[in-house]
Amino acid sequence: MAEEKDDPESTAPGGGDGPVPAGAARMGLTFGVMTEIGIIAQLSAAAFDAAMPGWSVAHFGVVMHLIRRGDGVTPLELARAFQQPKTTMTHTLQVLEKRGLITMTPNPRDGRSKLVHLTDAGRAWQGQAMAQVARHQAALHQRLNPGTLAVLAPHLAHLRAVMDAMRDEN
Amino acid sequence: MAEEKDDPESTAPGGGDGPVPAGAARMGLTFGVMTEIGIIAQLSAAAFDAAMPGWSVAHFGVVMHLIRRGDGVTPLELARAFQQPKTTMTHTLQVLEKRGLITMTPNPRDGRSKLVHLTDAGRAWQGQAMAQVARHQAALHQRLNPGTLAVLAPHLAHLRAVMDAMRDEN
DNA sequence: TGCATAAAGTACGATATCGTACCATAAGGT
DNA sequence: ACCTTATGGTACGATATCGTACTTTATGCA
Repeated sequence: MAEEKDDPESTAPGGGDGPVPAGAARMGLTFGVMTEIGIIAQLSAAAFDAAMPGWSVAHFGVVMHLIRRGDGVTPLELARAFQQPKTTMTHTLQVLEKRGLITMTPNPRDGRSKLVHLTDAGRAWQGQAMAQVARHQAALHQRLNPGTLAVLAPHLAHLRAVMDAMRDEN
Repeated sequence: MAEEKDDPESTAPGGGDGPVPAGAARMGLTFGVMTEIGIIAQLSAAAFDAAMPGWSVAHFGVVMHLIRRGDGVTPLELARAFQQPKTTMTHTLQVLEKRGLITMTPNPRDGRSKLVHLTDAGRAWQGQAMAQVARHQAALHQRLNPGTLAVLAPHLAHLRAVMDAMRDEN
């Protein structure tokens, strides 16, 4: 998916828009936010692909998760962490296993399940990918107005949490 | 792509994080923001698919763009508006044309090019899709802390503009 | 005018995403 | 123990994404 781009209107966030918007204005606001989020996700994926050709943010996300949260999780846990269908995670893990970054072993606690572990090659790859991403992020941070990310982080977390909850409710 | 989910830590944005972060902290912040953005894009696409089965946000985005910015644009302009490769846009437009929402006619100003126009069916479809999306967005808005979207919008636009610029620089 | 180069669009192939159907195993009730 | 139902994972097929290569037409320059 991807989204559109409004008139170039500078690169600095303006002040507030006044009181709480309603009706069509609220609609446009929500649509605009989703629009920006879609394109930023697209740009982010493209940037990662440029920095690590042949690998995608899906690979990076899984490996990062294993590093940060620890090894030995099930494919389903990973799928849930990423809000992805389990079939998508199956495919991603098959690629990572084929390329030697992870191993999939039977889960001793559940005969239907498996456990995902990082290999040494996986940890090495994570180090390289991390370095590339950090380099890119430093350049990004340098160009952003200070505080942009600090402001975005909590509000995005909130938005994500609410959307998660709505999805669970069907 | 998709990303991970931190501990449920409530759904309300906390206060500021103090002064400007540096080094590893800044890295984690950037990664976290991209992480949230990835998953929100995913949730958004899934929600649209649930509301309009058989259609994707890519279709919706193009049709919305034609409604809001006007007809008679070229495929390349659309691709650029969405930051997508032109081959992806070609495919999306072929689907929309096959399903009767748009027409592609030769561009009288440029023999290599085409012009994309909405059909009546396209406008009708947009109305229905818009209604579904508005319904969903109203529910979302109701659950969000007031002001969340108003705060996010300008900062996301800024982030997107900076990333756009970095991409153009290669 | 003629020719080199650039640009718009598409065909094609590789890979990613994800829904449906399926198999294997668990879990819960009798 | 048996049987129903639920769950973890995968195979498969349909579609989406997007890079490479190509065709057609513009554009710039000699």
